[in-house]
Amino acid sequence: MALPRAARTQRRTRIQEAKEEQILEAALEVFSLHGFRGATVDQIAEVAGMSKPNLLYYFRTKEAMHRALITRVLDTWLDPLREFDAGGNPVSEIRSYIRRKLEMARDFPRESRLFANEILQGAPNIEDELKGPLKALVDEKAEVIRTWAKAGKIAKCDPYHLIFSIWSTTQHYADFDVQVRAVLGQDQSGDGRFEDAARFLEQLFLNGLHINEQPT
Amino acid sequence: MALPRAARTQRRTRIQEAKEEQILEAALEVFSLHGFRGATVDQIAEVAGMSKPNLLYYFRTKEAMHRALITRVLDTWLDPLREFDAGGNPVSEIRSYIRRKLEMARDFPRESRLFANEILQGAPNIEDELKGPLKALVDEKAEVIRTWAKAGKIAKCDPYHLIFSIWSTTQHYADFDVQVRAVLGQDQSGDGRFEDAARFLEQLFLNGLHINEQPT
DNA sequence: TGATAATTTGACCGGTTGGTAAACATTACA
DNA sequence: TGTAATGTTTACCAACCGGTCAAATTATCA
Repeated sequence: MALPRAARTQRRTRIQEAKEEQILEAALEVFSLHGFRGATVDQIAEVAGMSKPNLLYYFRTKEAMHRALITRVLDTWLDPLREFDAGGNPVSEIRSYIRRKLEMARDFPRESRLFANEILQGAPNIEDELKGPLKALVDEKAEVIRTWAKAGKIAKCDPYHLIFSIWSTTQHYADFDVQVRAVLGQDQSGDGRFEDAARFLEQLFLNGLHINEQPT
Repeated sequence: MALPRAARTQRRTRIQEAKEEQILEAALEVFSLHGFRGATVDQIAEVAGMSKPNLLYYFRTKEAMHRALITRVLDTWLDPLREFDAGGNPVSEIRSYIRRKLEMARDFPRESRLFANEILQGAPNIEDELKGPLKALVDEKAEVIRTWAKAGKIAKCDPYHLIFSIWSTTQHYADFDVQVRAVLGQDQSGDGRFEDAARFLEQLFLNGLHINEQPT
């Protein structure tokens, strides 16, 4: 008798691992473009290059697929913030945080859009994740920023809104890519816009926080 | 014989005007939450308080409804940027642009999400609008900003990325509202976060552009 | 090899989808 | 008022949806 993914207790075979990867890759493609309700299992199966029943052999429901995907993406998505170091100096920490987020927008736009779609549609499936782990992490880093401000290393500001503004400005280049390209024109169809964006955002945030590049 | 909306040449009756308004209001609610493919005509009809065939009497297809909605929203969405005045001084112009965008995020979050959904899903229906009228308007305002920079009124910066960053930071409070609330906690469930955001963003952009509040 | 488990497929199911046809009800107006 | 245009509803359709099933195929390994 066939044992679908969820019922297994033993370790996964090579085929299982490969196929699940293949499916999640296709699911990322489709979910990130159409959202959960707008995506169809048939479409995901087609992109994954397999039949629908075959796909459903590995993930028993559309929702299970989406859940697996969201969990994985949310986790890696927070990595740049986790690296944010309390011991470092504000200039390099904020600068490299912006750079990392911008690199993710450039290299993993589908992951960003998947996440954006989920939030945009009310985050029905990850509200707990947001109020739990995400909030905890942001609270921790906000405290670091507040400490810097109190020590006079950066201008006094609301650390939460600072984080929001870094998120939004960087993710904009993934989520609103179509608009960005339309406005910039086709000359900028390469990756030049990411370098321009990095330059601008560094200027904006470092000056905006009165950081003068002086070694601390 | 009944003449649905698209075939009419005479002026609209009071009933038509009222019903179409009622439908677009419901469509805004549903499309902004689920995107085009995720929304269903039945659902829109239910929110609008009428039967599905009745709704389809005014808008013959789901797509026609969506098109009408997008066109209207896109137009009003650009109003704040249109008000951006070349003759004004940088401080008040940039500050009030941020304020207007933030007010729209607070007062018309559904419109913002509708637009975000559309862009996120590749803007299949409004690419021309983006490359045409939108680009033209942004080009014009970018030139204003560039003039200010050359006159030494603000720091030298890429005007396009400046506009992008104002868009993204302000719209973030509409599009990612669920996340913002989750991170800030329930204490901030009122409108306080918009005032905090306004204060932070003004600080960020005015300092970021080296604008020192001096009257020009 | 052969037998057993894992994988893949085509046919199919009940429910939902966007949209239609035509009968019925209401309004506008001569 | 009458009547023609406008507006609304019930019943319905074919296509598509997520998901199931049993049969067929392939991999595993004693």
